[in-house]
Amino acid sequence: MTTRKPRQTRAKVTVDTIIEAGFIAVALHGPSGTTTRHIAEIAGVSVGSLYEYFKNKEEIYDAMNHFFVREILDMITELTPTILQLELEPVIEMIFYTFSDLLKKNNDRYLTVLRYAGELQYDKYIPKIEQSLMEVIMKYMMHNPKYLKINNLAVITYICINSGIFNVARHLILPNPYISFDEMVQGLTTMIMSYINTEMARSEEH
Amino acid sequence: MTTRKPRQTRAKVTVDTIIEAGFIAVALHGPSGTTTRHIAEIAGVSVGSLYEYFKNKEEIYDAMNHFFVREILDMITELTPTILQLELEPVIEMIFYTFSDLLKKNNDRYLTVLRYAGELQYDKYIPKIEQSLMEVIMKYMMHNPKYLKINNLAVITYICINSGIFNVARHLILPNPYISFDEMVQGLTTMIMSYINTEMARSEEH
DNA sequence: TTTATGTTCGGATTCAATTCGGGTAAATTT
DNA sequence: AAATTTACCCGAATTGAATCCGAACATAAA
Repeated sequence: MTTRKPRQTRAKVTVDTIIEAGFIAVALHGPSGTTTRHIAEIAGVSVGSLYEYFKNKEEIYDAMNHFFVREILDMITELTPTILQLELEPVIEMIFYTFSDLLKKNNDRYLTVLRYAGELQYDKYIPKIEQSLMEVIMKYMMHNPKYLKINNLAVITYICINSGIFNVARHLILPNPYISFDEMVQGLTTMIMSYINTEMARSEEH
Repeated sequence: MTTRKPRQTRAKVTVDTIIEAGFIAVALHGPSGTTTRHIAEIAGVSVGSLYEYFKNKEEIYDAMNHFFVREILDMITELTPTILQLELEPVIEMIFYTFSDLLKKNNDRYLTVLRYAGELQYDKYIPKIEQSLMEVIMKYMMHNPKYLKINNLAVITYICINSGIFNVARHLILPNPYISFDEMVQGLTTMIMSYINTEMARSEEH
């Protein structure tokens, strides 16, 4: 009925194990094909145990998403000092490639579950990633004040981030993509740079 | 067990009614909150009847998606002659606004279910929309050959279409968007135009 | 050691999806 | 137009997965 927080170490281990098992089960059967029994079995616990710490199956998926998103946010944080030292163009490329690497970690773990992005409601977490990227970019602008004169900086940042996230996510999900990853990164970078340059020029006029 | 195709008119009406009921039920309870009983009740048929023409609940959702996507494709077809007459910039804007209108038709019907895009697996249908847009753009380029000299036209088109689709979809789904729809359309248009101009200039050099 | 609290277990319960056999309506055949 | 076949529709019965719950076990506190 009412879930609890794990106090003892063994309980924390159980929770972690369940989340881990969730990733494996979903990779094996997809989210809707995964049953609580699957997860319990892989985790080596009883079905009842799942409900000690998770209100329902959905919450297990939530926890998995949370875990994944946390890794992304950490990645951004770690990258920040490096980013501040670089020119904008390499910054954009670096973010794309680092993100791609993250997805391929642990034997494609995240990439595999990202295939089911819809069912797993990752979109619920996009705002967090978006915001985090937004903050990095703001910091970057502070370090490179030439960009600060742009009028509608917020709009530009928002659009570029969204375009980036979705193009990359979609590309990585597709079984046989229409264009290569490198081509896409190259294209996105060019697009973003052109956009910013155009707006820079415009802002200068006024 | 085995589903059948509706032969008689009354059966066709039943099928349409079920799909219609599906839209209403999903708008009311969301896809996972919707039960076969809900749909049957709204449609005014028995649960058993659902399974006469649909293998399972999923297939009802599929039929709804199909219906929606067909409307989008029709919209693009209808728009094509007009598009060919215009400059690129207004073309882009027109597509965005027409699409937005379509979603708001029937008392926001599609917009409402688009909120559950993930669960409803719309992503399965994106390639069709993408391809249709791709074709229109190719036709457009034929009419305006100045664009044909661009080297990596396919890459550009692909990226722009994806950026457009996802930015618009996401924006319309969000309860309180960070930027206004007009701002976004304006931004996207500028971005796409800058990108194309840059690539045009580059292609000229070589 | 005794007691309280956290943890795990797995059978029992609940609830939605799907099936199935039978009845009614339309169409086709004679 | 009666007989027969085929299409359609119904809703109670079945099935299977999610969730609950009370008993047993483990750890911490007293």
